[in-house]
Amino acid sequence: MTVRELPVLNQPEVVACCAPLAAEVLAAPGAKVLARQFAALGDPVRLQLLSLLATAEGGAICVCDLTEPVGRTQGTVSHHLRVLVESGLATSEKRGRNVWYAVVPGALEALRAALATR
Amino acid sequence: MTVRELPVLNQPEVVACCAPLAAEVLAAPGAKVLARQFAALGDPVRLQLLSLLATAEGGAICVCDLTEPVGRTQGTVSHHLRVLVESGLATSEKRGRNVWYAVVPGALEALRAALATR
DNA sequence: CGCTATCATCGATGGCTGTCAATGGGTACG
DNA sequence: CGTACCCATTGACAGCCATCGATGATAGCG
Repeated sequence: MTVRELPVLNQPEVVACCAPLAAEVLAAPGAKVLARQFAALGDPVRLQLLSLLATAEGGAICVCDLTEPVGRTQGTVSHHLRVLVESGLATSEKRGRNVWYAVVPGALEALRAALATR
Repeated sequence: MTVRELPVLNQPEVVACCAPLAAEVLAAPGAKVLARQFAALGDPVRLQLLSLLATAEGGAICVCDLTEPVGRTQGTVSHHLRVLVESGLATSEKRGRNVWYAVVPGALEALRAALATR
């Protein structure tokens, strides 16, 4: 496996939902959006997946190369990847018989901004 | 309520558990530690609480002033605060009849570092 | 010494979540 | 055209979690 092809290069919109936590008191709607993204990071397997995506050469990697490093079933990996996509942290792109996943550019930076102090 | 007293100023240790996600592939042990912290941020109420702590003058605030802004029962707020403390993001300090909570200095910055890209 | 205020804890409950095995739908390949 | 591969989806199940009401523990106050 692992036949490198073209990197994924679609680009979804990155939303900066809220001001930094320490800047002003977070309101309920913003809290809900932010919490959804942080909750996506709140699982060891998803963090590993995200790290694999981020460090993949070309910025993308197919599911077939993800299932073994995290030691989970293909179905479970697929489930976690969907969570990452639905929270806006990753994208998927079908290419031939494979599906390539990549980190949404800027998404992690947006989360970093929310954690900025002072 | 809201009788301002001395700010909280104890300082627990801030641990930088792992390299940035995008720097190298995250190993399982580090993933577990990181996930625990992000999971603590993965709830709207806890994010609001953290924001209230971070923006409080003096850097600390007592439970009595937290329960109303988030619209939850005192027991529920206490539960969430405990999660924040146990994940290493907040500290509690009993002072007289009140308990003051504060954000662990540097904790949010440590999480930001994990999200750093490139 | 009672009374009250503040906070933690407990028990119960409904809902969500991580995991797997199994199935199904495409897509390439010979 | 059949077969093998890749991936999503489904169903089932166990465990965790957010929430509330109620109770308990401790500290200040009169």
